[in-house]
Amino acid sequence: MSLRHALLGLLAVRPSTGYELAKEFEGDLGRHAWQAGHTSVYPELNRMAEDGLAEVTAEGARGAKTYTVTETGRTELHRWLMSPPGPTRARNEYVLRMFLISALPHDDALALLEQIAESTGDAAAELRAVREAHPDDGPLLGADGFGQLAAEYGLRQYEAVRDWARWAAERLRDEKPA
Amino acid sequence: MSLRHALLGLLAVRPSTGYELAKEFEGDLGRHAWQAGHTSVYPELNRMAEDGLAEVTAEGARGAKTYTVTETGRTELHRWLMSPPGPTRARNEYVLRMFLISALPHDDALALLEQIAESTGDAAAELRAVREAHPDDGPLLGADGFGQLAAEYGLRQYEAVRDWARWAAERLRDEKPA
DNA sequence: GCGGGCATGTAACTAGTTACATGATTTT
DNA sequence: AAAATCATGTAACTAGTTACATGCCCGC
Repeated sequence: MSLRHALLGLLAVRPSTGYELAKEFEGDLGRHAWQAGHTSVYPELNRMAEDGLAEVTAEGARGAKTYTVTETGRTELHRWLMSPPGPTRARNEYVLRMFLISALPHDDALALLEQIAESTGDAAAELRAVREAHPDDGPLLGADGFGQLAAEYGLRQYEAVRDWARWAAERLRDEKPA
Repeated sequence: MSLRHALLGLLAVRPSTGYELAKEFEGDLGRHAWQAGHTSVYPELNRMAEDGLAEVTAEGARGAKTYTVTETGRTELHRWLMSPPGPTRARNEYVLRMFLISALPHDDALALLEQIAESTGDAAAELRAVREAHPDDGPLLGADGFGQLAAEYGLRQYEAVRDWARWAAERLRDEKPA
């Protein structure tokens, strides 16, 4: 039930409507950490309100409901974050693809690794360029921090995958030299 | 429906029983890429056999059924791996925790980041030691390759997270110097 | 002969996705 | 006035988990 904690965390950073929360999952959050559509978000917010973790603190235009985390919710988020995670489960189709490369014949595997190195390298370069353009030293905590933490994580992630793919491609090239 | 492709990939590397396949998900595969219990694996294998992607090629002791990928299955795996992935979805509770750190108060966030840097650093050091001990230059493709690819990915992953946590901790220390 | 690991499965449940549905505001 | 975007929701379905259930084989 991590969706609940994801929403709790987002609300702890800043009160939001379900619509805004759902959009967060389209960025780095959804790409690297947790992903959910608005059809999961709205019912979960209702349940969280029932359970006293969040409450509706404003109603705006178009029936928009702004949720705010309650003290109970904040306590629960703190407890969850500070308690050691059990064996942690992951689902990442992209990583799965990388692992399965060893099931391919040599030439296909090599081509795929080179393609992975290139696309992750491009993604990393792009993110690095964006970061150089805004050397904003805003606070790492709160609303801005969330974005910075996530962006930096994404950048380092792409670089790690790029380097891994380069390593694997090089080993593969040595293995069967034409 | 990535479980199907995960199983297809594992079977393409080496014919296995459902039991063996289920165990694979307890290692690096389940930790970083895809995770499933035996109760998902057995029904899916049956469905894959029905769909002609795999077949039972041996029956051993204790009712063990060894599945082998068919030519159709191998073609499908190849098609899937070589076709560009759409926007890829990820679910990783550990990463989610990292992103939500910005919802914590300064001191808790710093303590947690330091703890993450330490535990991922330890994990990386351990994996690196194991690798130094076995500098096996076995082939990167096929059964061994799968393990090597996954192990190397895991190692680089832990190092990337360790470095990210160190970066974040350092920024946080500067932000509010006691 | 007994305990642990091998080996398979079903049933009930939970979480999340896709498709459908509606309507209000803002921008062009 | 139309299009885009904001904003919320329900229903049917799919995927995966937890709990339950069974039994065989091997080492001690």
